[in-house]
Amino acid sequence: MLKIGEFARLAKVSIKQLRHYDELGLLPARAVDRSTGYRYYDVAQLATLNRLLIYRSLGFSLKETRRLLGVDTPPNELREMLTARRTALAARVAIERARLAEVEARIAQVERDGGAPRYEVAIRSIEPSLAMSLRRRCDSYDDVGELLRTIRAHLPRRVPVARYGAIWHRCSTRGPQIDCEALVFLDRNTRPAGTDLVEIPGCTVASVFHEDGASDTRLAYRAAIERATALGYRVAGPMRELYAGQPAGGMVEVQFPLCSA
Amino acid sequence: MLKIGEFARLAKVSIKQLRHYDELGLLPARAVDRSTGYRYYDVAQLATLNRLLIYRSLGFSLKETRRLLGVDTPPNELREMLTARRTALAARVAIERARLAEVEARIAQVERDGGAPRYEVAIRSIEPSLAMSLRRRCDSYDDVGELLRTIRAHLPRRVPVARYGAIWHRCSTRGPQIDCEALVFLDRNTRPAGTDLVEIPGCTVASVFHEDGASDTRLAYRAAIERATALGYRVAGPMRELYAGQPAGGMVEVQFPLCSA
DNA sequence: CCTTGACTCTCCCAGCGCGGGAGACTCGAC
DNA sequence: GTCGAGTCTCCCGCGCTGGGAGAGTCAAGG
Repeated sequence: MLKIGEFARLAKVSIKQLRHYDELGLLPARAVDRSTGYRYYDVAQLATLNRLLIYRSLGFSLKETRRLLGVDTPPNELREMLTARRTALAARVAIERARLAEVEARIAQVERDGGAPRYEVAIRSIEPSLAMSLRRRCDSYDDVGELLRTIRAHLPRRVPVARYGAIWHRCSTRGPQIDCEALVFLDRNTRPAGTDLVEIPGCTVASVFHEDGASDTRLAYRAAIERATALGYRVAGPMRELYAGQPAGGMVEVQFPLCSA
Repeated sequence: MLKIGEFARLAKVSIKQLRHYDELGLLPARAVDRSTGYRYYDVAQLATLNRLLIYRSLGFSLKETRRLLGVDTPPNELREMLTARRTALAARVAIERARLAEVEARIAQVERDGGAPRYEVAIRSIEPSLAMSLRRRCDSYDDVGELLRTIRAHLPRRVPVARYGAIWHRCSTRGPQIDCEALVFLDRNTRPAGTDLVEIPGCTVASVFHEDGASDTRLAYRAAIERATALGYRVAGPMRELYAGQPAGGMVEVQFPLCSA
């Protein structure tokens, strides 16, 4: 019989951990002195502890590990837990790899520009949403405000607006005519009897913020597109804008729908 | 000015998070009503929050994020933090991939054998350690006990033994003669004036436990080697054994030094 | 037998990044 | 004025330990 310290030293595990595993019933001490509370372990328990540590190192929680350590785990339950773990791990790996790519893109950017970026680009996925839509050819980007007010006027006053936005189906870079779809986003649950409700599908976007009326918005667009390309995406749809609060005068979030290139 | 709820809705962030960021000084509310405690936010803060969320999504802690959000982070500090993050992320990815490979190997094993494995194999890295050594040709595996006792006898009694072990430089599978190096491991700090102290280098091993004197130890060896090969390693050195507590009669940990194949 | 130093016990606090909930206010529309 | 929705603060919880306090215990040497 070994005292906890010796057992811990043999197993290269902290005493704290052993006590914790004992409390949780994961690896109960073989014997506990009633009067002193001293825990005593058996060398044979090294094998159990070894199993425990293996499961832990696979990423199982202590609760799951306890189940796996149970006297006889039916094979199908074991397999289920393993496949669940595989799924979770695969997801984690994908996430961490994406993060790593993001960080590397940022390092490259800092080394190129010698400082923090002027515009912060985020790649993220957008939930599908519900909106009232009004699409027109315009001569100026400012016309979107008028379109938004028009939509709003058609809406019962008590219906709350979640967000104002627009999709620029064609921008002035491709000709004199601008093709603008003004969007008034509504809450998912409030679905008024308005006729032209549009379901805006979710997607992955490159997103960047700028102040409404800023002069160098082109820089923001370029930053977003460059970052997206650097991360292996390509632009897969018309640019969108989301306005914070009021239809004009505030922060604008620009989004470029993406798909993996 | 927006109340916290509206700001949270715009940013698709929980109110709890905003309050938390406020408390930590990460994203202080633009104004707080003295009498009611209500927090008020500015749409321009959406950009800051955006940056905050980006740093978070790169895996920075809130504390690091606060530093990164500071008014003017010097470029070299930014780069340092990014490269540190890259290192950490790369390590994480490597770990998670190794775990995933482990889990997949186990799934394959369960599907092949239809149940939990007889022997649990762990791949782990071993710290370098200090030992007294005695190497001999033996006729039987049991001779190691005698060797260990010999070493122990040469040692001052008050020097504590950390562990007993052996390296089998040649096993009986390769001929009648066994080449055994008995090892008495000592604590790093207690370094007596004994002459033949050996530094056992650290390495990665496939490790498996069995009871001393078990009949099917071959199965354990095979399990360890198969698992190691399945994970892309190959055996790179002579088999080692570590004895728990007494030199004989107890748990034996068998280790196969590995290198990536 | 007593001392001494190493060991062990239990209990509490800390950290991360929030979420949940209680109980008390406050806002804004009708 | 009233009501419901919003907001406040405070506390607990999660998972897995690590650190430390304060008390008790073991084993070896004098």
